[in-house]
Amino acid sequence: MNTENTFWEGLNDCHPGFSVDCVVVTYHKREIKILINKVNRIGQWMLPGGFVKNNEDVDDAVYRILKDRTGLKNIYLQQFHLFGAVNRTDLNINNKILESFSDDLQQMEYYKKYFVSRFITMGYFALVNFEKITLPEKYQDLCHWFSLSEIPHLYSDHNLIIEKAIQTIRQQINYLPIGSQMLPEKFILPDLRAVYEELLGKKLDRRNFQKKMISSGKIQRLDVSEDKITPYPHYYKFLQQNLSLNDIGSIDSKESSIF
Amino acid sequence: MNTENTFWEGLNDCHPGFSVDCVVVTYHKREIKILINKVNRIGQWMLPGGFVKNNEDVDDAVYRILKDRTGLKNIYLQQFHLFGAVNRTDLNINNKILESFSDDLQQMEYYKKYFVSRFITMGYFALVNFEKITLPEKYQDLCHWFSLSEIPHLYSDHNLIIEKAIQTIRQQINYLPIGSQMLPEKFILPDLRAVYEELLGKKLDRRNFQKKMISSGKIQRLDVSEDKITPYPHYYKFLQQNLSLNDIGSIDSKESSIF
DNA sequence: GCAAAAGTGTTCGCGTTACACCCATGC
DNA sequence: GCATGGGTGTAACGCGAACACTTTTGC
Repeated sequence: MNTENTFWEGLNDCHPGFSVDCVVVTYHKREIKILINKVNRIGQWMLPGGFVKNNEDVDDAVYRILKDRTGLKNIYLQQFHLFGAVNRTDLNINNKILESFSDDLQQMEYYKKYFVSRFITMGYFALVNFEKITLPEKYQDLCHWFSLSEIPHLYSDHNLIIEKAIQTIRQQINYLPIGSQMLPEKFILPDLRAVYEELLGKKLDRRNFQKKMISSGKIQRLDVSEDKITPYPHYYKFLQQNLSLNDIGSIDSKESSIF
Repeated sequence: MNTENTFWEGLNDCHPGFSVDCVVVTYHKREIKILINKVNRIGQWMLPGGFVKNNEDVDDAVYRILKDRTGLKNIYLQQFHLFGAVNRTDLNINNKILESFSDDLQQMEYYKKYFVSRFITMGYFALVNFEKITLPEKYQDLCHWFSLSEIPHLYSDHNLIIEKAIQTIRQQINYLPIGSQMLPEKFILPDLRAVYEELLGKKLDRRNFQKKMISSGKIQRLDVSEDKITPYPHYYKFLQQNLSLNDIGSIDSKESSIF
């Protein structure tokens, strides 16, 4: 085992046959980016994910894993789908991955029973602020941000997981804290709009968008004076970034109403 | 082991530490009802649920279990939340349940390692038609329909699971096939409205409701002549009951749109 | 100076809401 | 016959969609 072995840390002390995978979504340079990890020795790309410790809540496991990979705490995290098909993973790949992490045959045999078997995985997505991320040293060469259109072929059904995550985000977009999570504290409306446009995959009317956002009462225009010379474009900030963890409450911020 | 042991059927051949629980929702006599099972010998109420076989997709396990308990195939089924807290279940109860199913101490010890341990469970809800249900003989005395306001204290966090299911249904109510799944083929609009009212927990305007439903194009008025004497109330049927399994497509039938 | 992009205001149409009246049913 | 409940129509309102014009920025 080497320094990359955080993937395996205490695997024998983890809940069997179950994993979590996370689609970490961020916005940088007018593009939506997804965090992908690489298993270096066999060149396999996969979503950041891992196992749940025996004495750990499933949600907490995801927070732990993401803290480890991105340095972020207090992120917006949400379950979106359970992937439980029997044949979702080619177990030969698991075998290869296992082999890539250890030359100790006996140890490998030991881990096989934990890892080379059917896994059920819970899919989460996270909305994060690109600027606040600091990839830990040990992962520098293992992490990569892919824009949605450039995602390579991934391990197992991880391409499907991303697809479903984006699908879910699109469905719930009106109830997600897109801007407050993914943009810097100070931002301009064209950037806010770009996030939505990239996520939805379509252009939005600039004028209607700004009207809606401003009238929502969720953002506030910042004073021009601060250190700026040019008045345009205007800068805004979000009011009340009240994110309680494990809160899917923002989904029903809008009354469910048949009428 | 006795005839009640379907709960345990092949437990050692099931995916470890993982279960599925289903909130089966139906409509009968102007009330929303939830199906609850009873573990007779210790008088413990619980949601219908079970384990996933090693060679079985998770979704399929739920279909199998519900077919077993309600006789229904082709029902509308949807994942809604994973319950993964460490302490969600008091394992003493699992022990008691196990004991209630077997007097064979050795067998009990054998099953303990599978059952008296931490479980992660996936919550599903199902929307079913009360009239099509035939509770199998062996479950007759173990199944009960509770109206939402009368649900007793349940096993583990099952009360929470129901709460979250209803919450989810309310959020997604506009995208769920409520009527076509929960009502008989021939139905009257007051019943359709009652289903929505019961689920949402609030009254809806009768006139606006009917206008919306009729103009939706999803229902069709039936001819009066058939065998009826009285023209009022009118009977309707749903057009195209096109339910593909594993389809959460109906959620995004409405375009996700920021505008 | 001119193209590209940011800011703002107005109109239109449709869907939701609110509300009144008529008819059928069944004690 | 009267209360209950079901069926239908109309007017007001509000929000989203469509759209035009001005100002600022930066090469």
